[in-house]
Amino acid sequence: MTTADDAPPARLLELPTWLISQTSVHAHRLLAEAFAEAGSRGYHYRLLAALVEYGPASQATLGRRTGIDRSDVVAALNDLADRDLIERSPDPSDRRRNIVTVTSAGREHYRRLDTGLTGVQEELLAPLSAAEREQLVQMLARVLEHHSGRTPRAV
Amino acid sequence: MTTADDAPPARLLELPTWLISQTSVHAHRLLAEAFAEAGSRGYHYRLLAALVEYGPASQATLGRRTGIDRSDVVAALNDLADRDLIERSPDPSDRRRNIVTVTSAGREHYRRLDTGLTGVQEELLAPLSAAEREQLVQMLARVLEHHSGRTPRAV
DNA sequence: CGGCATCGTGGGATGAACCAACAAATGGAC
DNA sequence: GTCCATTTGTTGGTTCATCCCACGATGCCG
Repeated sequence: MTTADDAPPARLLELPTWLISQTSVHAHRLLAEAFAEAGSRGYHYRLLAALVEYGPASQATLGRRTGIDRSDVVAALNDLADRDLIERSPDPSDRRRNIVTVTSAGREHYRRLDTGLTGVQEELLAPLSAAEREQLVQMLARVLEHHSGRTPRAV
Repeated sequence: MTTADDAPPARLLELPTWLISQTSVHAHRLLAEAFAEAGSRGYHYRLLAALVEYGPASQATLGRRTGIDRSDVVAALNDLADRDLIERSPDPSDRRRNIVTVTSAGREHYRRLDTGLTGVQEELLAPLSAAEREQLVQMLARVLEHHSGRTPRAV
């Protein structure tokens, strides 16, 4: 036993990837709490956001927009439909498709989730000034833009 | 179909938590690739790093230092022991404990993983200047410090 | 001595992401 | 117009990281 017995390897603390992962873990925890409070999960929020922003769409399109696998979209939409937050109706012009629509309750629910989300941003970035947050967002966006070749994912 | 058919909800792109999660996903992918190339995973690197930095330790201590659950430490150490990268020996002064030691092959392996890791940082933050990287690290460290109440995790 | 905490270990449980396969339906190429 | 490749919704199953619980063995404190 050389030192404190907890205290992570110092090497990790200088690795951006580690810092980002750790921050992401905290973010996940906060988000999960916020969503759970409203009885939802990240998938639900993302789907609702896509529907609210772009309007009705087929499930496959929703999957593409949100970066969620087709099969997972099915499950999440089932949840949302059970709570009458969305509706599925067959597409008359293409009988393979379901047209998914947000209900007004769905919009309401989305609004609730979204304000919770805004609170989480505040909580996560508490120690940063507004200018710093702005800069952080800008840098991360640049990084993501640069890697936009592959893979979307988790809220 | 209102728009591009892929294209994520714009709301997400302004949420720091989302940007961080996404960046973390990319980091994970790059790290997994780098580690896989050397036939290892994040747990292995973290454990080796703790051993190299702090010297021999019990499994429980390793768990605390790396933030890995005791039971998962067992599995990861089994892997490392199978490849003769670490050794377990009973602690004479406390027969509950195993003293875990890196072998020289282990140190070598750690060095290899670590240079791979350094490359990944470069790759991930490619679009940022040195000054920006420095600032990013500084901001993230500050955020983590602020939330140091609970939960460490994943490389 | 006796109760309580700690250690290594095994056996799950969970949640997010991913992949394979299928039947029904569509859309082109010829 | 008829075939073939593709798309869609859906089921079912896999992987990976994390976390929790229980157990027997051991150590420590009063």
